[in-house]
Amino acid sequence: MIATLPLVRKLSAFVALSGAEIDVLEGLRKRRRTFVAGRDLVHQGQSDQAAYILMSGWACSYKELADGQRQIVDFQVPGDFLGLRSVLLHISDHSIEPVTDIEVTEVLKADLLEAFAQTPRLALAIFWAASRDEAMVVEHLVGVGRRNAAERLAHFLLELGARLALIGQGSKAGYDCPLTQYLMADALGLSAVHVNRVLRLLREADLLTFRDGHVTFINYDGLTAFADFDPSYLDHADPLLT
Amino acid sequence: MIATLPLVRKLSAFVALSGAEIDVLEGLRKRRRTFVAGRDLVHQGQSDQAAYILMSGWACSYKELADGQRQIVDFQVPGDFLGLRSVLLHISDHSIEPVTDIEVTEVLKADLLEAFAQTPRLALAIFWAASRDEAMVVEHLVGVGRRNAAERLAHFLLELGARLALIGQGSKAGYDCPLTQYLMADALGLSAVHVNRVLRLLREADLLTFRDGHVTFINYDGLTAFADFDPSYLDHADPLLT
DNA sequence: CGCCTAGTTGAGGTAAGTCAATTCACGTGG
DNA sequence: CCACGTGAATTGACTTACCTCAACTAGGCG
Repeated sequence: MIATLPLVRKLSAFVALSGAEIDVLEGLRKRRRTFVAGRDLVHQGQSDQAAYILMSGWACSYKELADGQRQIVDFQVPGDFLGLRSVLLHISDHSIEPVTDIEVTEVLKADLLEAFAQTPRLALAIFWAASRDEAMVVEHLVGVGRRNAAERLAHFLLELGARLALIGQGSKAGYDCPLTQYLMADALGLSAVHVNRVLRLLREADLLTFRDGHVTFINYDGLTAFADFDPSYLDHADPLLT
Repeated sequence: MIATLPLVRKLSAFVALSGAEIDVLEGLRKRRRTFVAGRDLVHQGQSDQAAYILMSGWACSYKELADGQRQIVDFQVPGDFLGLRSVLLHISDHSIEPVTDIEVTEVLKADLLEAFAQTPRLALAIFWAASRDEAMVVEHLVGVGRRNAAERLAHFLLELGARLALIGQGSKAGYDCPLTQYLMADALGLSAVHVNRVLRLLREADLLTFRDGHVTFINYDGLTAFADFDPSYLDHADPLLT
């Protein structure tokens, strides 16, 4: 029970799930698997019949270009799905790599579709989660397209904080963050060197620190204003179902 | 019948729709409406009960930043949905603006959900279309994050061409394109001035021309190689249903 | 002990931005 | 019919945000 908490907590922000619905969610948990950091879980172009629910650890989804560069599309934290879209589409257009060692539970396509038929509210909750993921990608695009490096990084770290707060692993004070500057650079469309400089800048402006795997917000409101961070695309504060 | 062709044509690339299913699709066409270029259809933060199917003309979805800049997330061409996500989410996180005068048919949320229950294959086809939209946003993010201006613009024009070809309005020779350099700049995260320079560059490299509202591919294969354009994220060549 | 990865900082280069001027097509009203 | 205004495209001159290359430090681990 404890183990599924992140996902249930997250979905509960959208829909008030009944005990029966939570049971169906529990029933999905087929096979527990672990993967080590750095070795791809899913590779671009691969077709797959399963998705995963991330139980612990962090992962990232990314696309590689022909010249070897890569763009990280999103990071996944506990409670997030991995490869949900590939189940619907039967083919994956991106790769997924564990950032840390991770634990996942495998969800078979057939079980997922059956659960949808069985409990429509659960299906709706999961489509909501998928839509929220898409909204995050859109916001990510806005940042990379139109924000400068400092605003972009600040916005990114604020979004992560808000997501982690939703599953009880972060607050306005800060959170533990296993990302390296290289990973953030690949996500933000910057060089690792520049990420480093910008972190210094944010530190010297007394907005936040990021040291030893921990993000500390020194001036949360100031940071929010600086990054023009409006979390409404994450909250879905007024869900259809209550 | 003729009028819905773009959408039916597009969905047929994913699922072979039966006559009955096409009829349901036809039944969705409630109210025909027109909007003039430049006046927002949906505004950021608005909540809405309807989505639209674009019948003719072009539109774009975008987000605005506090400082007045904007990032265009995607353009919509005939056969595309407008605001599909907002129906599921009950609130829109972005704005939609007609690029040209457009004709749409309004689809009410209730009708859409009923059609889904009635014909699951149609629902699947529409979820596919939504997933394809998401895959396009992801590819867009990759371009803005990691491609230089010339590759980005070339990739963008190739993608548009492939999308238009799917609805019979484009080919490897070229297509009519009502976009201004300002619109493309807002989509690609560039300045309009630089878009202009890069268009010249592509013209001087004998790859394409864009003049008087028409894109002409001079060297399609060369352009594809130059932009590292792999359309697999659009095609879904191997759909689940046949 | 030495290698490897992550982080840090400096120097110099470049892709793309900003500002500005010009042209052209167009519509509109006197 | 012409004067005028407006929006789009084009080009030049100059600026800048971020990149690349390179050197150095510090921690972790075989």
